[in-house]
Amino acid sequence: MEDSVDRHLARWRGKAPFEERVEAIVTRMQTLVKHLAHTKEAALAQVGMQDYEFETLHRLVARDGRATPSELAADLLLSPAGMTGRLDTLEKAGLVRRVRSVEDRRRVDVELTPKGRDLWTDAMTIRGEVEAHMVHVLDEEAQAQLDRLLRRLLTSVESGRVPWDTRPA
Amino acid sequence: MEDSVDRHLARWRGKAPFEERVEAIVTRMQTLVKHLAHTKEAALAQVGMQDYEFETLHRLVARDGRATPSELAADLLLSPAGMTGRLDTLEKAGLVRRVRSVEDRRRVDVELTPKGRDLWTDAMTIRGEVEAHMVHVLDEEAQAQLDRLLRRLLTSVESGRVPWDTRPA
DNA sequence: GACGAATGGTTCGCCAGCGAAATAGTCTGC
DNA sequence: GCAGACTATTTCGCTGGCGAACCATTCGTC
Repeated sequence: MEDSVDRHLARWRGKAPFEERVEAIVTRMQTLVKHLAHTKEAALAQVGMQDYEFETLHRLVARDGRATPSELAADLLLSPAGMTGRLDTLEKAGLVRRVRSVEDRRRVDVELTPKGRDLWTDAMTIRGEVEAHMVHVLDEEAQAQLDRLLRRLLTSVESGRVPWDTRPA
Repeated sequence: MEDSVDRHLARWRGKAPFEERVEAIVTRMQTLVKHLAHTKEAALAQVGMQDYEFETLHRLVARDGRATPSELAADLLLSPAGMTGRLDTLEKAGLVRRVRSVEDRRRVDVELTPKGRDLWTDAMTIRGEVEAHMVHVLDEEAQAQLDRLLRRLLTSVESGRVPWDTRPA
């Protein structure tokens, strides 16, 4: 069996000024993530939700249904402006509520509405199935191994300032 | 050392109707890919290119500098409309040329211009460095292992039609 | 205790990508 | 040959996300 990346790499053999293994890993991760996004998008349509809406609610629930826009933006690697946009739609849909904080009036607390929590619960099952379906191809041990490897990469990425990264921490 | 996903998962402990390992794997992959995108974007700015432009040229070079929009769209998991947009900008920048095919006049051949190839070459180095920098945290053997695992996932994703996927093949 | 720097959010203008419809061209069956 | 199904690409309108500029508020310091 071969996948699309095998074919991609085959086209490069010989004429490529890059490390094949790096290209393979990176391209496979990107492709998997993109596939996952498409599949989840289609699946979440069942409850009339979009992936980005779900992810936002999800992070919010993780923080006990209450967080500031900046916290969420950081969690989701999103720009502040993007976050405002997401919250606007979620608020309009009644899934989320914005409350101006009293002790620091610059801050805003975003809180999940009951409706938001219900919808999240529905979507949660669907999302779980989609993701599990992908990952369960690997047995327990392989999953653990994969996760360990990914974790090593992410730890390094998140700790080390990269020479090319011009953004502030 | 812990990464952001460890923290994310810690917030869930107990109250989560999902498999922790699946969540971990998926979230880590998504986060890594997003980080990579940001970093590459910043790095490629050195040659005044954007990631999506580079990826398009890259696939084009992989096909010996000549391919149809549909082929590229398929490679990049992009909608046909999206592809047209990309090609428009690349053509305007003189990195690519559109040639109406003669034997089938519905088709268009996209070909790399010399300028396009030059720019791709410059960018290639940069991109290579960024990606390698991330992956090289793992030793040879770990990289091979990671790639094998990812490959198993992708093969399965690409072969099996998934029950939720409503899109055509 | 007031002024300037810093902080949390939002607004604005822009751009890439999407889905659906339009356009143009090819193929099939009769 | 020609009507109708099919295929390749583009056009159109819309939406999510971004960076930069912009409030509003709080902090730091003299």
